[in-house]
Amino acid sequence: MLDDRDRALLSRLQRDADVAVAELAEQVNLSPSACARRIARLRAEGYLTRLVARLDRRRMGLPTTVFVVVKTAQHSAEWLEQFRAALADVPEIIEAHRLTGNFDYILKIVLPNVEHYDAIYKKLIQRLPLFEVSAYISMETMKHDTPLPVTYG
Amino acid sequence: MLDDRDRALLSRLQRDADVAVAELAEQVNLSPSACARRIARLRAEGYLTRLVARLDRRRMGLPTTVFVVVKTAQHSAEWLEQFRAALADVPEIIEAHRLTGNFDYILKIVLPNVEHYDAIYKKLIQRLPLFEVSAYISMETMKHDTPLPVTYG
DNA sequence: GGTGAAAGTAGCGCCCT
DNA sequence: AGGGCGCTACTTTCACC
Repeated sequence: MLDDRDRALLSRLQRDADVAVAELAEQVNLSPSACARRIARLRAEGYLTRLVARLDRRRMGLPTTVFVVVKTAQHSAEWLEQFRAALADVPEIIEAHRLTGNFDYILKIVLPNVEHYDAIYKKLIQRLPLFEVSAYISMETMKHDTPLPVTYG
Repeated sequence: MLDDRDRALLSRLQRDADVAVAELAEQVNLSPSACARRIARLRAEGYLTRLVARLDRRRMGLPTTVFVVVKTAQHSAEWLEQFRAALADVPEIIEAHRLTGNFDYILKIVLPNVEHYDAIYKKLIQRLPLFEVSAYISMETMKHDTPLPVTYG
């Protein structure tokens, strides 16, 4: 299990991993070697998976977010297979979930602007039958790139 | 602007940044120093913002994702202020957008299990009036932690 | 953008507490 | 488990071409 130091380390690292072990160590009141051992352990035990670079979406020309809720036209293994393939082939779909409730799926799509959504929509409906497709455009991202809550105590 | 090498670097780094510049350099056919200079430039120009550690949600005890769509009870500056404060205070809400269309807001919430959603729901409705709150539980995450599409060509 | 040398780090084994 | 040491190897960084 994780103690307070582990949680502090994970919390810190998922906010900014571009830091020397020596600096991390003093923030959690550990020696550099003990701190390095912990990080290696957290990695080995699968809490910490990998380091990634965050890109600025606006700077990358992808400021627009659209959420798309989908109802399937047919509940069959073949359809699901096609749907999975479509998700994999469309890089603008950066997140996809199968849901409970009124909707079957929700997709999160990133785009240069709202007009580009039409191209994604057409790409999807020509690949497989969809019963209902509703797009909700994000007018304002109020919270994003948020670190996972690392429960203390 | 970005050339092909920049895009290749950004694409690679947002998948896995735990790599030596020397290795990156040979993947884009550059010398290590030229490659390091590019990365420094991409950072200085704001394409690359920072390095972060990815945590395993299951391992961290937060395997459950719930999407919540919210309609506001009142369109006022005071309400919005309260809503922003609530978003900031609830760490389980890891993403929030103001939307066009039938819904006003969508929240993405991470939890140890579905039962915990009730606590978040109560926390929200006691802080501010909400006209409609509908939760959609993710039964399966089909795509996630996806790197941004870095358009080539 | 390439080269080569200097400075900084990380990683490892070790022993001690 | 943590602290501290020394070592090696590697990586980044910088002046210079």
